[in-house]
Amino acid sequence: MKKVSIGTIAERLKVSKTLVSLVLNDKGDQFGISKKTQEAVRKLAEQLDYQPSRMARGLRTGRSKIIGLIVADIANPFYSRIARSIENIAERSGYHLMVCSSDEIPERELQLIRLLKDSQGADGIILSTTQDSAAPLLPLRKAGYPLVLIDRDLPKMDKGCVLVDNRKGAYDAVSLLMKSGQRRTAMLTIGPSHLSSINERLEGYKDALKKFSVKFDKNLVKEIAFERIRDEVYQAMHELLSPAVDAQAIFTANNHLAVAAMEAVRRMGKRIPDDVALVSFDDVDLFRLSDPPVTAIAQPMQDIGEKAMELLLEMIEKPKNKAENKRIVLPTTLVLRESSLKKK
Amino acid sequence: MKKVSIGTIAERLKVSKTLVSLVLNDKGDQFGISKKTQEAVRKLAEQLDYQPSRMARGLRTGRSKIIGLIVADIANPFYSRIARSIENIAERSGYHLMVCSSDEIPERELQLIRLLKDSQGADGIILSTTQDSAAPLLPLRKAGYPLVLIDRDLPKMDKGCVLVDNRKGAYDAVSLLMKSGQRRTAMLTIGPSHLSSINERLEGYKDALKKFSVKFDKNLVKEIAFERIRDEVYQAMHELLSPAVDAQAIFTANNHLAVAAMEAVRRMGKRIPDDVALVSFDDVDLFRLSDPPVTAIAQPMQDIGEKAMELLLEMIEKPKNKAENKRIVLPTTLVLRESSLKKK
DNA sequence: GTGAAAGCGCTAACAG
DNA sequence: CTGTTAGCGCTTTCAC
Repeated sequence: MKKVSIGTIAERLKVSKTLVSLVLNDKGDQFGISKKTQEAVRKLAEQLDYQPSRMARGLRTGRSKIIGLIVADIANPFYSRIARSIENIAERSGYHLMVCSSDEIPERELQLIRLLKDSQGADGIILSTTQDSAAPLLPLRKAGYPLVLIDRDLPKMDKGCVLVDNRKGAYDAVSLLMKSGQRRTAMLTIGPSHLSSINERLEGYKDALKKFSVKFDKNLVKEIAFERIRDEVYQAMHELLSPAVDAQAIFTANNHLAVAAMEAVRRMGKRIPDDVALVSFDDVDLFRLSDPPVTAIAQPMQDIGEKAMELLLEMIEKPKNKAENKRIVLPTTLVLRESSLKKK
Repeated sequence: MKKVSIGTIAERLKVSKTLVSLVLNDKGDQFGISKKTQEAVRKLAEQLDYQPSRMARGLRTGRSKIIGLIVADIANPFYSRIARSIENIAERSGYHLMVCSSDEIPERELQLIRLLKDSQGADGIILSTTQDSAAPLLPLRKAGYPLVLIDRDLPKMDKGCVLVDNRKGAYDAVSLLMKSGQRRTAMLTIGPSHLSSINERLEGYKDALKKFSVKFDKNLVKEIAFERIRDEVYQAMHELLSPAVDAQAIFTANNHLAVAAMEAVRRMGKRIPDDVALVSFDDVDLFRLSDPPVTAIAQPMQDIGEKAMELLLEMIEKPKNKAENKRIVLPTTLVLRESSLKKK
């Protein structure tokens, strides 16, 4: 069971490696190689189950057909769903996915980029960045390296991004609560954070307040450290539901916060939505079946992956054509369930 | 911004490429290269942010430092959690993960294996197989190619697997229900299926029956086609809860079935656990917060990934040492929640 | 119509 | 202590 290479085929057929290469790359006709020879080559290749070595080819052509995906954590269903849809699109064009988790560590992310780009020779990277500035990424852009940002925006990276309208999504969520009379709507968010996604959601919250002429009350906004969500949310909910603050509804900036909030409310012996209503950003399976089902702002995960991969493919395949280097902002969807409806 | 290679460094330092290669691979001392030269090389490499080309290196050495992971669907949280823990272990030894979804299509799986092994030159593969026989995989084994099976077993593949004790897990689940008096416990499973994991769970169900001297009643076991879970489960639940069958409890072979069962029960206007108790294989986040929280058999996803990667590393790094080619069976954990407790 | 030869970046055997 | 050389498998001129 030795490796079957282009040479193996050439030898057996008493032709040159060049010819085999040409035929197998569908350049046979172009170079006017006889049908008969072509047929023979193809047949033998099939028979020997020949697979071209990507390494050798890559070394020669400078293209690896590998694309890198860097996210905070691939175990997060949000990212793994995106990964899957990227894979689907990538496959069609013969690309393969190399997946890495940055664990929200900026230096690690940069290290991974270098690894993927220089070491593995990835033809492009899709990145949910954890940087707080575009600076470390700009050189890549300048060099024309195919890079698509997803999920999280960065100032000065106006092109090559696939994002979601976080601000509008949050606005919708909070407006819903306001409309049904919950003027004292609190927000649970991650902080301190430089993440665009998180910050835009806060803006959306404020937009809704403005729309309904409700004054911003900083006691109603709680920033939670993402490493200690459970404890801090419990603490925060205690304060929010105390008579002093008396929040009527909660908007959580992501699904983890919502889960923690629900657990906290339960532990406090209160009920959603009667004691406090809840709407969360991110829609996850859990929200359909939880007690109560949670009203949520759904992100189009499949679309994000597909659009990102399509954009990356354009960048990879079109030569330096900056024209197509666009910025895509996808809409969110409000999924109405019971957690937002006070029975009154 | 051109590529910086070993040659760039050699040129600038007026030394040979060999020397640079040696130093950068920590073979400097071994070959007695002067500290001074070594220092200079390292410094320049650092300065130029030199990253060795894996393709070139791989071509030369025959090792890519890539490991392939093939699962049914990387968007499935069960698999993405495993992927993450594989990544953690792989990283320590400088390996990278290439992830592929087979979509439960056996031929696709084989195609992916060929791609990863021959084309990408992956040093090894971790596979949750969808084959119904070991035959297509045996040649790989024979050839000594590092391959670790996870999650799903295959007859004749007694080594190089990391599995979970499905039979015992199912036995525990059903015993729990029996103990609390639910002799008429039904099972919802996927079928027809050749998957070892699924079949072993059915065996575990039967074991529990035997233990409690309950006769097997085939009306209580429903095989669901996995592409049409929702509809078929609804239909099945209808039958199971009809007076004619009158199931008191349900054991579902995976989390998808449990979710569908809960939805069905809800649609039928009945309640878990009072009208029917429920225990599911697989523990997912959802079960903690669902209405009611679901008693489940948890699989050690992190362990599976870690053990699989460790085993694979052994296979890759130890030369043909078949001695260490083991079979690992991990225990499941019963997570007791409310869905299994009839208030009576 | 077809083949020879060079070279992608790296490592390893062999010389000095 | 350091350099020369060959070659991994492939693509791509250029030559016949």
